[in-house]
Amino acid sequence: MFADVIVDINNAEVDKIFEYSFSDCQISIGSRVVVPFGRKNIEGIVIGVKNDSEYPPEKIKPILKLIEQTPALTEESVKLMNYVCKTCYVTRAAALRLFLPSEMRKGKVKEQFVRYVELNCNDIQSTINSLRKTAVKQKELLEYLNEKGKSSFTMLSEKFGASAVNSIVTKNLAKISNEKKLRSPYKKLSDERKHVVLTPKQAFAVNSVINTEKTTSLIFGVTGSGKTEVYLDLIEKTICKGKTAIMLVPEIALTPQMLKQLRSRFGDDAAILHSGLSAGERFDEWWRLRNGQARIAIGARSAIFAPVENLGLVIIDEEHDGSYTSESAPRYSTIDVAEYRTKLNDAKLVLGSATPSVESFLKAEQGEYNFIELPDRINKKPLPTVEIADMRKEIRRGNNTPFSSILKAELTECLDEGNQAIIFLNQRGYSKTVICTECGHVQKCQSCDVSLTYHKEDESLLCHYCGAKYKMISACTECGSPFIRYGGTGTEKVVSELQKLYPQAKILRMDRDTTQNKEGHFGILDKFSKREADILVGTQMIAKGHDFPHVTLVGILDADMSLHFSDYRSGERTFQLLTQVAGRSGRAESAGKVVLQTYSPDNSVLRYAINYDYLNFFKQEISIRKATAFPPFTDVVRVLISSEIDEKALETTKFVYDELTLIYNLNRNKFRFFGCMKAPLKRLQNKFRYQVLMRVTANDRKLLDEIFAGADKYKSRLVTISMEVNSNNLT
DNA sequence: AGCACGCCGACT
DNA sequence: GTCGGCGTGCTC
Repeated sequence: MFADVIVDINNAEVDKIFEYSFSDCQISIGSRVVVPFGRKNIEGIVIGVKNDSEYPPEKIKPILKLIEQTPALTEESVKLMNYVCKTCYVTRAAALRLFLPSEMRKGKVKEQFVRYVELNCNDIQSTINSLRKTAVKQKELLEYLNEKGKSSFTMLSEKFGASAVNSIVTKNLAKISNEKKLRSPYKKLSDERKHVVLTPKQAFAVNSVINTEKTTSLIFGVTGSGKTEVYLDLIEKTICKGKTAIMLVPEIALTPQMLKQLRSRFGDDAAILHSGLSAGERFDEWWRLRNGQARIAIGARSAIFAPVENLGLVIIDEEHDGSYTSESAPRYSTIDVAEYRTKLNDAKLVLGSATPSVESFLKAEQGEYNFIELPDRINKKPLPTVEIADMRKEIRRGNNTPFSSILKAELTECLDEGNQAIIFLNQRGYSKTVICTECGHVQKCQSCDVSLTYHKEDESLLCHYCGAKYKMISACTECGSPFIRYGGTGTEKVVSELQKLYPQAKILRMDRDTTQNKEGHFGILDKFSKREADILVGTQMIAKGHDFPHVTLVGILDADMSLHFSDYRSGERTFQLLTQVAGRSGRAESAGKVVLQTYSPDNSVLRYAINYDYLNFFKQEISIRKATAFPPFTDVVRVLISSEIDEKALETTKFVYDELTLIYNLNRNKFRFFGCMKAPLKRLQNKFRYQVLMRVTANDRKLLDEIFAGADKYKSRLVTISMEVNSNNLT
């Protein structure tokens, strides 16, 4: 027999099917195997088996080893892999890696087995009598086993001594069995199942999802409208039918409270896949899904590839969230993969959001999605009121602090009343740039074209793009002047300024720097919700899904920051972010307030956001997209050419550009834009970067493939070429 | 990705 | 004369 194997090497040069021979009948599609490749042995995945091969027989080598008995991948995964390869223009190996927990590759974590000891004789009393009088321990051990039954080897050895255990085993009085041990996380969480009665609107939503003939439903519901109950009810109905379900949430929303809610509803039927678990736990949760012991997969983006069979339902909560598109290749669109996968299985896809992405809302409006609205907040609480602070006026008045006078007044009042406040600023570190006042030199990263951010905490300069860390300077590296100015405010600086204003207040900071340790954001959120602090300062990670009943004030320091990004999505991002941040205020009995600081108080996106007017925001945004020919009316295609050698990159870019110009000239009617330029970050992680940017008719797969093929043939050892469609950050 | 093969510059 | 640079080709 022969197997088609994809070797686990992420390189375009070896992105081929390699054939190996085997005789082990356990090897099948999806099996993980070890194969000889070149002069090394490498892990690979079988994606096909066949009786004969075209390849010269003398060159075919045998598969060395089957890694697990159960194929790690299902046949459906192989289809999904092909889908990801085709749509993301990545190697098969890169696509396959999405399906396996990272710790599984390279044999980092294995299944854990526990040795159990069990009696192997019928007449216990006569057996005990047959032993020598001095063998007290063995007698006790046999009696113990007789009473308690099968017990773990380790425990028995501790209790009765390893020699006693071993000797009864060698005498064949007891036998040893190996059983798979599961490292179950969240064991402590309660397992009792709760039953919840849905409101009529929620029940209507559930029925609508089930009864529509459309695959995808979009639930448009404001924060607190009870979407979660709808999700849980749908999941329950799905598993009752014997099918499986996947629920995706933004990474940050995987809080212990939320997991507890799921566990209390579904017990061991739910498996949780997320980065907060230890490698072993994640591995076991993954296998519980693969074996069918768990039928509900809950996790962030990558859980869309969960190894479940007979899929009946996929839920994507906070559908618009940026974390559903990957920062690095393969930059798959989670919603597209989910749609593909649900269609393969004749399953249902549910998207939920209070601020749906423009793409999704348009599809709902056009009837491609089943549209469901949940307009009321369950507790009937009004949304917090938003006040705009015009920062231009503040500057004119000579206020150079990061806080407007309105915000200061509100903050004082909030703290005086013993309530909590959240301050939002999407910039970590102390200050964004470090500038010499003598010569104007700005400190930059050595391997990127980016200014360094000053982090006061450890007196360092960090590159926020590649993570490089430098020591803080005491004098300008260009002219030696000791006069250095800090430009731009980050969360660290906000905390220290706040501390000056409110010396008594306890302040917590939450950003990538304070959540790096093991407990991550949970620790900080937990402290804050226990009211161990009065003010929480943070980046966008504080915006999502946390309930703090005592927060009555939210301050948004830089509402403009994301607005003036040169990205067609910046308006949408800003609207979503502001709506979410504002939603953090006043969630219990006290009325909430939001102070939004901006330099462009008349901006229409901000205006719609403060009135929570999604529908009019959408109308405006969609007409802008249409008029300017941006997604969803076109696809933005970027071909990125990068190399450590600037001239090589430039030279290749010229070739690619000429090649693509041919395609452009033959398809003028399909192009709305065609241009070649330096990438916005010309140098990143030591590579020089150029790009050909295009906007073409949406969903023209043939054209996209043609563009990719045209560009891809100029790749070489020194120059990498990649292509992205509708990527959400074109750095 | 890794590794071997193979063809041109500065050395004991 | 050789040691070693990295361009090129191959891995079932």
